[in-house]
Formats: sequence, structure tokens, C-alpha cells
Amino acid sequence: MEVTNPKYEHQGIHVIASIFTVDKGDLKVLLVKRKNEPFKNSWALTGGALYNDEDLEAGLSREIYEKTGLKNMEVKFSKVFGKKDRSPVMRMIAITYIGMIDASKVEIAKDTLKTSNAEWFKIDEVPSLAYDHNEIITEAIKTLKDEILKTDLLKVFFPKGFTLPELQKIYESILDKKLDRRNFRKKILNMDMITATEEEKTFEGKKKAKIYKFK
Amino acid sequence: MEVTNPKYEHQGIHVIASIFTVDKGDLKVLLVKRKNEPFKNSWALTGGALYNDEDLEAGLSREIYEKTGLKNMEVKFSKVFGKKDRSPVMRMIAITYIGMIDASKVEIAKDTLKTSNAEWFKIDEVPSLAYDHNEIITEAIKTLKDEILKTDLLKVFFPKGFTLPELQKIYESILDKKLDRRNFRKKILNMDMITATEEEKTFEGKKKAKIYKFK
DNA sequence: GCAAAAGTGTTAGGAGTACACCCATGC
DNA sequence: GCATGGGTGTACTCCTAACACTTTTGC
Repeated sequence: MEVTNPKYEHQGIHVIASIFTVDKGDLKVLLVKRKNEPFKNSWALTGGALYNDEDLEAGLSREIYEKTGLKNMEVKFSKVFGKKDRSPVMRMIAITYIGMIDASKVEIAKDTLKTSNAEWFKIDEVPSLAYDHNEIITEAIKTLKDEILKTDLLKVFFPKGFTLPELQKIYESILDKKLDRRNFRKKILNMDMITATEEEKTFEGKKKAKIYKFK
Repeated sequence: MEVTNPKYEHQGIHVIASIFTVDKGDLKVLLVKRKNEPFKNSWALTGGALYNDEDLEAGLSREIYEKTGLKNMEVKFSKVFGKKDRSPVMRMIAITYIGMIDASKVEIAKDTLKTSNAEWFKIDEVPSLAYDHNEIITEAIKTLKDEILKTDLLKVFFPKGFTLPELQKIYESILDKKLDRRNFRKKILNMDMITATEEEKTFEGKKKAKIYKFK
């Protein structure tokens, strides 16, 4: 079977990730500067067009790698964006995801085949982006705030475990509000997501705190 | 700009709806029998390939109309299905939705350009379907159970208002469990989704019950 | 008067939120 | 000994869930 009806031609799928980090108390998103049309020299989210022989998340991994050099990032589905004119080139449906990495532990490629720059932007300082990427980030932040309360997305920050005060600090940066220390402990420990170890360390204070790990 | 890389060719988007009804206490889903390849003579969900000049929900409405004669159905997004081999013809991404109608108030076209039959199936008696539609229904049922607790999807059953016992019966059919009458009242009335009227009527019992409407 | 369904109130447990004091450590 | 942050318990509210009796009506 061959598709000949012009109504079905020239359609494609974008797979797009809003990649976040938390840096010195600020939630930031990774943007790359496009080298090619459309939107040449605009900042944009990482992602691109899916190949017809790869699964969605595999295509997203490939695009992230091609545009940043990052590998093996865990992502969560966020939302679908499908307005018919969202791409000026042809009909593209965007399947969007969120991801989280510790910017201080990775190196982002700043010059690739497709990008001429890459930077972390505070989420309230994001410039005007290619396509509908500003709108995608807005929804991605909502997804992120939901997901960190339900999943172990934040484990990327703590490969060796974490103290509750330092985990709380990350939560506060993402949710953009202060949390009560006692209530935070109760909630997190009740969630059955983390487990205590025998070790202790100091974070910002002078007193040692117990180290926990994600299960 | 023209797309010439073969990796981007032959991609398309399916928009698919799991259309539900509740009939005599049973949750049912609408299936149509396909007239054309692929999956000729298989049962399938309503939906089809999106045109490149229409928005997602507009394309879904058109497909539903073409295959059932139904118009103006409200739908909610459910999930994305994108495995690379989910269609034997070419690479198709499925954006799936749920909808609810009162089967007793509409006429479903049983013979269209693309379908040779249409029937309501109890959800535990759904046959083996075209594509990955069985999996899509499984997820759609989950989405449905979530959505009826948060939205007014069920208003299609009660254009003239409803008594709480009859609304409860629909909830019980969909959630597939009995609910406590007192707790159901408290919860629904607290949700600020419905409002009482001055009228009363009898449903299954002898005693009159107050009629409510969705806001 | 009785069967059938509608209507109603109380209690207990769990989750979220607000809030104040003591503890360990480094200087 | 004091400043800094870590650790803890209690009270209130809200939501959920369990549960029994009275009212209305048709027959």
C-alpha cells in the first residue's frame, strides 16, 4: 500500500525534551541555538524529527545526543502539541517529554552539526524560542512539578545518596516555594520511595545528617 | 524546504477515539468493522489518519463522523501510542482520546464508505482488534475512570438533569464497584460541579428524588 | 402494612498544614 | 557560649470510608 492522497503527505513527528537542571537554587532549562532553517539562529528546546524506523523515546535520545552529546537520560512524557501550523515547513506533531540532569556533572556540546550554542536558562529568563517551544516549556514545568512528587526523577542529583535537607532544597527550587522541614520529612518518608543508610554527612549546617537513597 | 531524507518519509498520525456508553449497568465501547485493508473485516476503534491541514481534534471529529455518523462529541486526550511497527503499512503515531455518548439517544451508521458494521461491546467482551486497539482501549478505560471523577463527561446522559441515585448508578457501572450512597452525595456535592433544581422525579424507587444539573 | 428506594449524620483514620523547641557541631 | 542548621511532636482541618435508621410512596 502506498499513500498517494496529498492530504496525508508531508507529515512528521517531532520528539522534544525540556531538559531541566537545578543550579544554585534556580530551576533552569537547556536550550540550543539552531544552525539550520527553519528558525536558524533561534534558541530552541532539544529534539527534532523522528525517523520512521525508531521508537519515540529512541528518536528522542538520538536527537538529544546529536544536539548536546548527552546520553541515557531518563524522560517522562509531558504533552502532545499538534496545531496544524505549528511548523512553517510541513505538518508536524510534537510529542514532548521532560528530563532532569545535574548540569554540574555533564558536559554539553556547544557546537554540533545542528547547533551553534547551548546554554542553561533560568526558567523566568527564557527568550523567545523556535516553533511553539515557549508554550512547550510552560507545560513541561507543570509536568515537572507533578512528576517530582510521584517519581524518582531527582535521583540524578544524588548518585551517592542525599540528606533530607539537600533533597528539600531541590524540591523548593523546582516548586518555587519554601517547604516546612518537619512536613517534608513526613511526606517523603511516607512515600516509600527512599530508604535510610547508615552513613551521615554535613550539608550546609554544622550538624551531621543521615544519608538516604532512592529505592 | 522539501523533505528528501527517506528516514522522514511515510509518516502519519492516527487520531483515535474510544467512544464509551453505559447501557443497563454495563460499560460498553463502540467498535466498527473495517471495509478496507489493512485489517479488512477486523473490528476497530473509530478514528483514522489525520489530514495535514486539520487540527487533531478536528481530524478526529471528521473520522468519527465518517465512520459512525456521530457529530459534536466532546473528547478528552488519553495517551500516545507510537511503537514503530504499530501499523503494517507505514509509520503511524496514534494520538488517542476518549468520548462518552448515550447510545440510546443516537443512531450509529452501520454501513459507511469505510465500515461495514458498528456495534457496542461490553468492555470485557471486546474481540481481538485491528492495530494496537486492544491496548488503546485498556488505557482508555483508565483515563475514563480518572476523568469522570474530575470532569462533566457524564452530562451527555442527562440533558434534562438527573437524580443523585441515577448518576451514582452510572458511576458504579464505569468504576465497576458499588459506592456508598451517603459518601457519594457528600463527594459529588462538594465538587462544585452540579447544582440542585426545584424539580423532583422518581427513578427506580417509589420516592421522589431531587433533580440536579451539571453547572 | 409492607416493600423499595431516597434521604440523612456520626465516627475513625490518614494526609496536609501550621507551628516551637532541643541537639550537635564548629568557631 | 553562640551561631547555624538538623532533628523531632502536637494540634487542626479536610477528605475518605464505614456504617443504620427514618421517610415517602405504590401496591
